[in-house]
Amino acid sequence: MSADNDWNTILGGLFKGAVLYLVKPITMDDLKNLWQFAFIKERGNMFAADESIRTEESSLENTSDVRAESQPHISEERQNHQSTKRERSEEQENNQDETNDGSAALKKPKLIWTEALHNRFLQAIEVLGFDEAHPKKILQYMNVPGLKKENVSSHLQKYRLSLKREQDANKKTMNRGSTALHVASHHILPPFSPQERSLQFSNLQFMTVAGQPVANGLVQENLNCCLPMPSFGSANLLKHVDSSSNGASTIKFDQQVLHNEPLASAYPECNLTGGGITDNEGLVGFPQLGDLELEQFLEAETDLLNNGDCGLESLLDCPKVVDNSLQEKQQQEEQFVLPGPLQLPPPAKEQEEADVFGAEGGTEFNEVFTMEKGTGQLFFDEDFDGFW
DNA sequence: TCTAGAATAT
DNA sequence: CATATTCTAG
Repeated sequence: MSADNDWNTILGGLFKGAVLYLVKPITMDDLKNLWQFAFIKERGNMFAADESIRTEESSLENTSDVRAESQPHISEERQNHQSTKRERSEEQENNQDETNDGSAALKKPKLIWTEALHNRFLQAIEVLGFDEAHPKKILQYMNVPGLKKENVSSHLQKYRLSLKREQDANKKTMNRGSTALHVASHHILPPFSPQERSLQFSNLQFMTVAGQPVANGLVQENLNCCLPMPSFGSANLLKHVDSSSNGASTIKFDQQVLHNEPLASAYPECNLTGGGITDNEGLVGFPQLGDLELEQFLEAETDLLNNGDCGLESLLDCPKVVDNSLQEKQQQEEQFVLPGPLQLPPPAKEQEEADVFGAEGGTEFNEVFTMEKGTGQLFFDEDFDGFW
């Protein structure tokens, strides 16, 4: 069981030998279907190894015990008002998100603030001025596809905290002499530090999301709402164990590491577009992927592709690390550069709503886009030589 | 097990 | 928006 519903992680786990991958939170439906394992084992259809069977056996027993015991307990808790608020909201979300049966809650992929991303964040603060640097404006300035206001808020909070911590630390060490003064925190630099400028846009790294580069995160979102989680059918058919592939799904493009690369190339049919996975033959006890959902999925994907104009094309190509050769991928990594920040801080109100992906305000969106296009989409170090 | 860093709730 | 709380990867 894992809360990680990243497709590569799931497949990685299954290929590594997991018989079943349940995405948390599991539902009663999930439990109801566990009997199939006992059944299959009975028929001797499982891959042998006494060891693994025994493990399975016990884990199955455990599961049913848990069900028997904890079910009343859980409902008790809920009556006592105690299920956490997060659980509640997830439940509510599930109602909206179609089938709501055995599939997992769609959790946002975790954003990792790479140095480049953080630098752009710092630049935003610098340009906007510390007092004007609120999440919305920062987000606007940073102009990073897929980045959400919540991400910025959270980061801003942490950033301010670290500043405060640093200040306090400085105050305390003031008396003792200068030795301790230059002990700055690792990646949080003082907002207006002069050295910062030279660091900006050097060593450009890419924003990554746990499991996916950000653009892929976008694709992933669309996948998540339409593809069923792996179920018994697909799970217990996957008997192949590939020890060279691992379940690690963190992609850090800035380090030229593609953990799931071997997996992707070894099993091209299991690519992110879900081709070959939408074939539900053999699924038992889990809903089939309806035509409607498939349609939605295709639409979603097409939409994304058609969106290439907004500067996403380079991003979109990148995550589709499926049929390309490694070399090509590395090339793509190198070309994978964030769109530049908005050149000038938006004049207060004009573009207030100009969210990169804003559903509303299409005109404003286009303005932003046009402006950026006009100034060239990609920025390199040289572009900023004379910038300051 | 603990915590930094991120998401989510208030 | 700021701040508090919770979650979770490492």
